Amino acid sequence: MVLPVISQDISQKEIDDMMDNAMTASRFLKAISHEGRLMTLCYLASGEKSVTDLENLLSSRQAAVSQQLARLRTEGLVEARRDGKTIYYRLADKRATRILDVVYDIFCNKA
Amino acid sequence: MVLPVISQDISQKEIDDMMDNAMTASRFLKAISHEGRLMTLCYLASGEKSVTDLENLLSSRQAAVSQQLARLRTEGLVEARRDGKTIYYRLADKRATRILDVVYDIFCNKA
DNA sequence: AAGACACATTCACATTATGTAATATGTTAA
DNA sequence: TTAACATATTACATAATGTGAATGTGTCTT
Repeated sequence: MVLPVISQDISQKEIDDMMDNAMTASRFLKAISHEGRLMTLCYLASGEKSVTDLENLLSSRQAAVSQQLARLRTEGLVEARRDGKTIYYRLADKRATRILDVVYDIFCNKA
Repeated sequence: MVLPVISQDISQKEIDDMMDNAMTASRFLKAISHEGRLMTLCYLASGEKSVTDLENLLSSRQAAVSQQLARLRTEGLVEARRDGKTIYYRLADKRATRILDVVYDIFCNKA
């Protein structure tokens, strides 16, 4: 068990720090808590993909995919690279990869 | 790297399975992607706590805390036990603990 | 039984997230 | 330069989520 034991007499400062961390983590988790974005991140774990690739994978419209990618970009989870008309996305956050590993193990390996 | 490589010629059935898993994972992640609920889960990792304990920790109103607890209950992440007037909550999902371990390590240990 | 306490639920409202359609931007090829 | 292509952005409608206030339920104490 990595999680710490929080005693009843935890100080307000400790609580505040905890809350700060929770807000950061919350923001991060919300960014990946979307089927499409989750699929996207999972797919990108195999290597960079174009927006069109993602459109096909997600069976969703170009605008929707672009918007989700914009969100992921804003959060720093992915980065883009242009090659001619095509834009390739790749993972850009090790934290995302770490969480994805566990999420994949739990929900896909079901091991 | 645990995550699998997804080839370009992934079949539609594989994509559908992936989407199913993504929906389940997404639902789960959304449940924990809320500062208050995240704090709650983290706190409960130390052992069961009453609603009043959580009110103090979160500095939020009773109704709000109860609502978030209801959400966690619905998702099966926590379970409740009554002892007199007090209701104690505890973690009830090993998946939550696994994810929390990683989230804690990333955002609190910052290691 | 009555009041107090701990908690849950409901309702109304504000906020946020998401998708669609339309349009804009950047790039290549003719 | 014009057309076509790949992607981004904007505006709008809708759905989901969160919050506060009020009220309801179960339990204890007297």
